[in-house]
Amino acid sequence: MDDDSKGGEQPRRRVRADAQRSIDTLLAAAAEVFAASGVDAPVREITAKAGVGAGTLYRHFPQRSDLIAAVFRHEVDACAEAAPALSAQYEPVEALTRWLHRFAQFVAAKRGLKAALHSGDPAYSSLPTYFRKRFVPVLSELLDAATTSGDIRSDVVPYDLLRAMGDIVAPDDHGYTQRMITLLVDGLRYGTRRTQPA
Amino acid sequence: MDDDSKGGEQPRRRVRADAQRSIDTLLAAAAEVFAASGVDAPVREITAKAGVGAGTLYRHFPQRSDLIAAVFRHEVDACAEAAPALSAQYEPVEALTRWLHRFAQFVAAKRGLKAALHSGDPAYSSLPTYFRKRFVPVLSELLDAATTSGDIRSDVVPYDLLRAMGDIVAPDDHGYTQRMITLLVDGLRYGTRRTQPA
DNA sequence: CAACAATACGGAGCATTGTTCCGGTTGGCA
DNA sequence: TGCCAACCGGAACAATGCTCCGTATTGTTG
Repeated sequence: MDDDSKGGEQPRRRVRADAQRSIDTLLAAAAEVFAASGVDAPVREITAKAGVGAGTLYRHFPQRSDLIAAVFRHEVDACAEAAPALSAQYEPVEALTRWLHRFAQFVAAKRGLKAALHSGDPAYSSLPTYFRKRFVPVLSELLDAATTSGDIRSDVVPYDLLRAMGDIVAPDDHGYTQRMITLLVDGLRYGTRRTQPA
Repeated sequence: MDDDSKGGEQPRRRVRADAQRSIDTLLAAAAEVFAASGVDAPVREITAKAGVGAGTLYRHFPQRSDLIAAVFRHEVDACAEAAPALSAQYEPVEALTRWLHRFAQFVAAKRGLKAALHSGDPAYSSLPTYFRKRFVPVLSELLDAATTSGDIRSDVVPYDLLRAMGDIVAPDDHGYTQRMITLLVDGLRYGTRRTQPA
């Protein structure tokens, strides 16, 4: 849209080193606090944990929603980027399973953000799309690999699996989540030529 | 569970007339404010509209969530109780259609509460159950009547229809909502012996 | 009908939290 | 090295949830 923004994602002026430090620290602190106390946690709690002043926070994230959205994107990215490494290191189904566990961890951490995302606030309207755009390809890749190798069936819609995960994850009961993931993956295996449980 | 609660729903002591007035006024005011500004609307806005003091509100609804839950239940009840009258007055499909419109109105009003309901706050955990327990029988009755008279098909799960409604309703676009309800009902009609659109 | 005890009422006041503002400091560049 | 824009911390302000208590209303009893 802007005719001078052809180049890239970097803002016009380079961010100063100390500013970047503050941003990183804040993002990390906010992620922790949000996960622990939800998005309504006091701002002071975040600034305290980050060891910065309130002014610093508001300089970089003028609206509270800016911080929330940034944390969300940051965690989505981190989770999505974990996939390739798993694919490279493990065989398809194992990689898929491990990534699902990683994703469960993401969902659990995102619990505090959940309320905000569904609030209808236009500031967050782009996040579900981001979530989908980012995760569907990743999961598709993992599923495809496992399908190609003949380990799982091929009629599963990636987004359905993501939603199912969202419903399954119980932040307070790690064991339950683990068991359900196992169950899901076993379900995926059903009907392949290698149907062979213990 | 409690051995002394066999009797009924009335609290042990009768509420005074002025107290009941305050409660009703507050409920009405809160419903309006929540619908307009969401559940995070300032408490003062509600007390102002109701013409009562803050103390009065907190006397009857010690926690903010108590007020929210009360409003929710109140509106659920109102909507559910509208069904019998419609059934008595109109033929099955017409009654069903009219009630769906009524339900759409409820969902639109509940928009402000939506965020709270999905927040995971234990104070609201019982509300979805209440929603379901109250609405599923009502809708089942309406559907059964229309099925018996042969106007609609019989393979529709009431709760699915409720969910679909929740997704369809666009508080800002009344026309759209209306059209979608029509479409849904037409869909229900499909495959009956009276398949006969205009 | 009158007086009284229980209950409810209003709204000022306190505590908490979001947000702004500004004097001092730091980082990057000439 | 020296300069200036950018950044930092945190005090101060504003908005809001919630409590407290003196006053008013209700329902009952004699």
